Amino acid sequence: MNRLPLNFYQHDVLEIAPELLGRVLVRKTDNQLYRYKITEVEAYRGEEDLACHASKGRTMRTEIMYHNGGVLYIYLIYGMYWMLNVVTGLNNNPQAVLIRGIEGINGPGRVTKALNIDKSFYGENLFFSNRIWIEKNEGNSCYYTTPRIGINYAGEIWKNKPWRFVLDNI
DNA sequence: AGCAAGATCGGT
DNA sequence: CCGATCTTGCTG
Repeated sequence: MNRLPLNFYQHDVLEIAPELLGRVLVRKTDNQLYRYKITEVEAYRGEEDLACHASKGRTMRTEIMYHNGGVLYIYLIYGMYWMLNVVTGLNNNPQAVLIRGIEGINGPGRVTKALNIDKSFYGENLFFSNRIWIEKNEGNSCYYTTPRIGINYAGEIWKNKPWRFVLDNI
């Protein structure tokens, strides 16, 4: 078993987000096994982060972000794109990492389209699932950071946080 | 019950 | 730059 253990995810999202870069996202369907390196992520951190959905408080949608890390937070945006997020941190500490890009596929909407991920993955456990997980991978991940994409509504403080992490191919 | 907006993308 | 498309959370 080469999967990342659950306690890997149960630390602060700002620590985990860059750690996910270069790891292998595996998706298994009846007739396919997809393996992609994670190349781009964003961190969403706590109720005070106005860009994080948890800033609206604990609702049916954000419920899973309040759980222990290692499960998936999935939601639909703009009526057509599923967003794939990995919940991190501990109970009652809502945070998640948005997977924005994998090898050869850029854009969070394209990631879920390529891997056939939808609402049915909400709450999926990355250690116990038989259809999606993340594997360990040796590797120094060089990366750079930028502000997060598409969150201009979040106000000066939060929209400028350098919480987008992009793998650097040197 | 109704409405505005959104962690996007592809086509003009 | 604009339209597609629908869930969510807020307002009344």
